[in-house]
This record gives sequence, structure tokens and C-alpha cells, in this order.
Amino acid sequence: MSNPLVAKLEQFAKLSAADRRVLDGLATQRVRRHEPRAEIVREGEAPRNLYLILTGWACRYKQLEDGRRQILNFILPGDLCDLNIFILRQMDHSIAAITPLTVSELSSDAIEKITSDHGRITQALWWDSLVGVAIQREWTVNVGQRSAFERMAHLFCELFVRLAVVGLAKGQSCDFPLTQTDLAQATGLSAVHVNRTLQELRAAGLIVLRDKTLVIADLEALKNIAMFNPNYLHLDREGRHLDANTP
Amino acid sequence: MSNPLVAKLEQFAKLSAADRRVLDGLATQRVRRHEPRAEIVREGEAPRNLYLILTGWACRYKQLEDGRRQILNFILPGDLCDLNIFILRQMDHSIAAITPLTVSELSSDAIEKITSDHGRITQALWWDSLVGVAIQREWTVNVGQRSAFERMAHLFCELFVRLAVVGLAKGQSCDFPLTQTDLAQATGLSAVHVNRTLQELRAAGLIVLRDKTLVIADLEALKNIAMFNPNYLHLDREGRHLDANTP
DNA sequence: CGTCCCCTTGAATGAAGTCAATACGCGTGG
DNA sequence: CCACGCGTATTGACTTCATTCAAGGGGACG
Repeated sequence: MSNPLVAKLEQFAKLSAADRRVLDGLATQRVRRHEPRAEIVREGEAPRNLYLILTGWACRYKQLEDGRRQILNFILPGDLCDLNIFILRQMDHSIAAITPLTVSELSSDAIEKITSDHGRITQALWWDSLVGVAIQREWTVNVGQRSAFERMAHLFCELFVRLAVVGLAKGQSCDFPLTQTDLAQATGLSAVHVNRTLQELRAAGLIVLRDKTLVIADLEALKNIAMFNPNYLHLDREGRHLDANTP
Repeated sequence: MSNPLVAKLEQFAKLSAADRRVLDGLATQRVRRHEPRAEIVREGEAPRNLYLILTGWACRYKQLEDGRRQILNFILPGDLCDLNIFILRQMDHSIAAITPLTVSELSSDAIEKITSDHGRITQALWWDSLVGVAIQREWTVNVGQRSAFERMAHLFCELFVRLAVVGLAKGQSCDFPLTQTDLAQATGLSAVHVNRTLQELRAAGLIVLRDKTLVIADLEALKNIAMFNPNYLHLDREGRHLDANTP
């Protein structure tokens, strides 16, 4: 299995063999498994670990006192949770597994060692966390401005592109383990309306979603409907000036 | 005039006189003025500067192709835009002045000097940018889950607290230069509905908003309605272990 | 075989948007 | 000084998008 973190960071700059070895080291620290729906980080707790997702999907979310729940982002293989989180005394949101999950729990030491010794990787990790903020901004736009139809289309575009980056899309399709309730909590819609909107998307010939598999039938059309501009993912090798001279 | 950045960072850890001097140095770099509504940073451009807001309000926003505009955050005195932004090749959102604005344009060198020489300030700046992300997450929750009434209440709570932190609230009141259109674009509501919701908030005895001045008539009630939990602002001196031994 | 979770459907309701008209300063220039 | 235009706020009438409530279907699993 190739390391999805490497795949992602290569979107920023070409890494050297040594860089890759360092990142593979991260992926083999304390590896833990979690059951679907397990809470991994709970709002209010002190940050204990830094997590690198190896396989499976998770989500960040916040829950209001009265139970309403907003999913803030989906966390996919190769995603690193909250660089620098140890500065804060308590978490302001929670993280839960969606599918069975394997994560590598990193110590702050491991990260500090990298940031002091490996400039290119450090830059790439900064890039990754800036992209994380940009994604959060785009989600604000998504729930604030787009209609249900556009909103779901946008979410599909984003997830498909992010999965493709880490090699988890095959052609037009990818695993898609979210329930309609998950989709509802991510888009700020009701589950019933998500169901109806999905039917519209299918009827429009844009997607096929069945058996936890998503097929993007017409990516261009989907992007147009969603007004999906991938610039916020910053995938155009922005750190190429740092490229390693690979053999 | 005291430096609002100092006021904010003191929420994280007590700074030494030397620290404060360094930060005052930032506030006196190239100082520029901008007219209300002027665009300061435009989506698509390369990041040119790092901005420290000295006086006035600005906002980050994204605009969809068809003109719909979502305000992503309000930028208040003492706010520092996008540490590390130079890693990215182009901006994925824009920044515009709301009121007359004075900003200090910082060079990347100035920041690098600080991060290499002043550990406590560096930590405080990380804290600040983590808080920035947390605010963005809370905005996603706000537009995704809260009703119009709750949503506006929440926005008032957040802005009032953030202004209080930098010394810009007097008692129960603060300057509030936003138009109803601004409020609409920040909350994902229509301007007409913002108008009606404001009337409800006034009728409920929660706020007085007139002549660009906001008076919070009943902060506790407003917080309850908004389900405002200030934990995401991380104001409880989380870096106190770094406190300077002040004279 | 029952239970639980997830998906689907219909009907009624409601929150928020749209459209359009009006009002209120405020500054500018005739 | 007054007229005009402009941006902002307000109001009413109507529409629509999305929610809620309720019921039923299907598959997985003990």
C-alpha cells in the first residue's frame, strides 16, 4: 500500500526518496483501528494526539446543545489532523470515524523533528494545513449560498477530486461510504431533502450512487452546476520551486 | 493608541515589554489607508503582503460566478491576515474594506525574523491562526444549522466578544458599521429577511442597533438564544505557561 | 423472525426568498 | 436653497424551497 500522505504532498512539491522515507515513518507510528461511528476526539477534551488517517473516512463535526449536528469536513486517507493543535488547551469540535478506520497517532516530538530537519516536508505540511482552512471556507460558502442541488453537487466534486489526489478514485468512480444522514449533516439539509435531491442528481444523469459507490457520470456538468472552482484545493504544484531532483 | 494585536495576543500569554516592542514594530511598518468598500486582496492574485489591521473593519469573502457573495469572516483591528500565505501561489478568496481602514503591510522577512527570534510571540501567532480556523468552522455551523434568528444572535455575540478583547467595546456597546446587506452576505440570508430578523431581535429586547452602534441589551439571553459557546475563541489564556515575568 | 438502520414517498407546513414599492437621510451640484 | 440621485432601510404580498411528520419498504444481522 502506498502512503496517501505522500501522494497528497506530492501535489505541492516533488519529494525525495529520503522525504518519502520520513513520511512512511509517520505512517507506521502507533497505528490504531477504530470502529465505524466511534468518537476519536471529543469536544472539550485536551488534544492528546495528532492523527494521520491511513485508511477509511472520518469527519469533524460540532454538535449544538439541542442535538443539531454540523459536519465540518470529511477526513480522508492522507489527511493529517490539526498540526500545532497542542497549543490549544481544549478541542472545540469532535472527530468521529465514519467507516472502519486506521490511523497513525503521532507524537508532537515526531512532528517537531520533521519541522526542524526537513524543510521541504515542513513547507508541504504548511501547504496542507492552508488547504484545510481553504476547504473550511468553501464549506461556509457552500452552505451559505448554494441551493440544495448545487450544494450536493459541490460536495461530490470536492470529495471526488480529493480522493483522486490520493489515488482512491478509479476512473469515474470511488468508494462513497456516507449515509444520507451524513450528507444531510454536512450540507445543512434535512435527510429527506437530501434523498430527493439525490434523486434529482441521478435523474439529471450526473451521478450514480449505489452500494456505497459513487460514479460521476458527467463531471463537467456536475462542476458547472456546482460552480465548482478547484482553486481552493491548491493542487497546481505550488511548491515546485522546492522540488527534489528525483532520480 | 494601544496596539490591538498586543491586546489580542495577551489573551494567550502575558507578553514581556520586549515582546510588546517587537509587536509595536509590526504595527508601524508600511502603513496604508483604504477607502470603505475598497478591495485589498483579490481572488486569483498572488499573495503580496501580510496585513495587520490597525483600525477599521474589513471582510474576507468569496463570490460565485453568478454574483452571489458569501462573507467568510469579519476582520477586526488586531487581526493578522494569513500567516504563511506566501506558500500559496494564488488567493482563493478576496478581502475588502468595510469602513475606512488602516493596515500595516508586513514583509515575509519581518515575520520570519519574529518566528526565529521570539518563541513566545511565535506561539501566540500560531494560537491566533488556530483561532482563525476555529472561527471559520463556527461560521460553517452557523449558516448550516442555526435559524435566521439564532444566526444573527450568534454573529452579534461573536463580534461583540472579539471587539471587547481588543478593547473596542465600551460596556454593553460597540461600533457596528455593517449594513444589512453585509449582514445578509455574512449569514447567508436575504437582506429583506435580515431586516425582519433585526426587528425581532429588537422587539425581544436583546439588542439596539442604530446609527452604526450596537448595544447588547441582554448578553446572557442573546448567548442562550444563539447557543453561543465561546470555547472556539480560546480566550482562557491557553499559553499561560509561556507567560513573561512581567515587572 | 424480529429488530435496527437506512432509504423512500406523500402530504402538510413553515421559514426564508423574491419582487416591488416606498421612505429616509446625505451629499452634490444646479 | 432646493432638486436630484444614491445607498440604505422598511414594508406588503406572494412564491418557493426545504422541513416536518408519518408511514412503509428493504436489507443485514443476531
